[in-house]
Amino acid sequence: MDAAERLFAEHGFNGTSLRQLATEAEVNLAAANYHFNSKEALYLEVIRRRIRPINQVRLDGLRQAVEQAGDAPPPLANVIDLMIRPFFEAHRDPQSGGRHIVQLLARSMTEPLPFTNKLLSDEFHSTLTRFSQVIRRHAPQLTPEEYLWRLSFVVGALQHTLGTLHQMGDLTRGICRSDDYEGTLARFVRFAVGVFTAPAD
Amino acid sequence: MDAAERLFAEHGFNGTSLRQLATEAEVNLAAANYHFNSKEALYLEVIRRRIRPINQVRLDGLRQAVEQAGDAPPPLANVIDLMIRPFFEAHRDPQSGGRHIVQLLARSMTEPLPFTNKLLSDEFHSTLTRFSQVIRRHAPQLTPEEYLWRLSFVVGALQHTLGTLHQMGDLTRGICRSDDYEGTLARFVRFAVGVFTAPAD
DNA sequence: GTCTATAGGGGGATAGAC
DNA sequence: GTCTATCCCCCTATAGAC
Repeated sequence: MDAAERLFAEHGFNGTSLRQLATEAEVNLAAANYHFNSKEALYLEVIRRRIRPINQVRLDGLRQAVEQAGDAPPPLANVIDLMIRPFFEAHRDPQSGGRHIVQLLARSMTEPLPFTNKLLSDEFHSTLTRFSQVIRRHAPQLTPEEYLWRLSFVVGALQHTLGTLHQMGDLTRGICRSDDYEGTLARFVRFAVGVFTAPAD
Repeated sequence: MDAAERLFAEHGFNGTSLRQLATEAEVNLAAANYHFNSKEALYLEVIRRRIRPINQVRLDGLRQAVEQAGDAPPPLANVIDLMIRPFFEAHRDPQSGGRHIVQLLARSMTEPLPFTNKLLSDEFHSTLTRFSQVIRRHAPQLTPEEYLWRLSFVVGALQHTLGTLHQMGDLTRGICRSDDYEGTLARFVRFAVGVFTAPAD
């Protein structure tokens, strides 16, 4: 599974063969097929294994913040932080998948594979909806349409940031640091807060 | 080439075979290989054919705006508009590649294929540098690091927006319209201007 | 330049022994 | 459950006739 995570993240679904994978993991090809039934099922399982706990943490954090805040919505910066922090934590921690799972999630959002649609919308759409309900309370000036466009901009920025985080050091000749998780997180939170609180026009 | 553009955009490089492609285009497989030498070369050619004119328009527009503005930098909203409008124009016009080339470009930024690196950095990096020089004059409050992070956020938002534009109607149950090019463009410009002009902290 | 035919190498999945 | 061996498919690329 760890090997699959890495190879799928680096080369994509179609760019990775079960043979490479079995070699890398030092397991037998037939055994792998026996356990996972098919390449598609393995791919889905690799994603599922990580996405579930991450979204659980996100939703629990949000629920807790909403309860603590009583009638008012929790501060927007907190909400954004709760929404994105688990991805950065996963990126930092190899035991949670490290950069590979984050890259793979970012990739699976961009790369439209027919069999991932259901999993991704089941796992992400409901989470995004919950967060949207809270964020919306901080952005009453926006029409639903304008809100959804801005949400799409923020999601795109997040996906791109997570997918390229490990290269930012090289891409900027050291100006941006790939290992400054708290700094990047804080920058992103300020960015997203700014986007949602900007005037409707 | 048109068939290749569509298939590569929808299924990626590894997900598209020269056979599908030859069938779709109603040409002979061997003939296609004769003209393009290899699948990689074809892929690069498909991208190159569109990226060159698009970046030419972007750079010409910028140059002209800079000349007209004299000593002052051209207004930030204009600069952003010049930077992104050509992509929306291409999306609208099937003769310029339509949504397929835009999807393919968005995809090629996410999907790291070893042989596209040189082309993409040659074509995009220099363009991005020119625009950055002008945008930077409107964002003197930002450190180089903060500027590059925000640029990365905006690029990610653009890439995601372009890649999913054709689905926005469905994804939002009709609230956002995929065919409202001027509206989306205007929203994105306001978004990006807001990001670059927001306080440093 | 364009075709048919095929070389030569993977690919995913499975049968059947252990 | 785990292995070896193999089926059968599709792939890219090319040779060689026209």
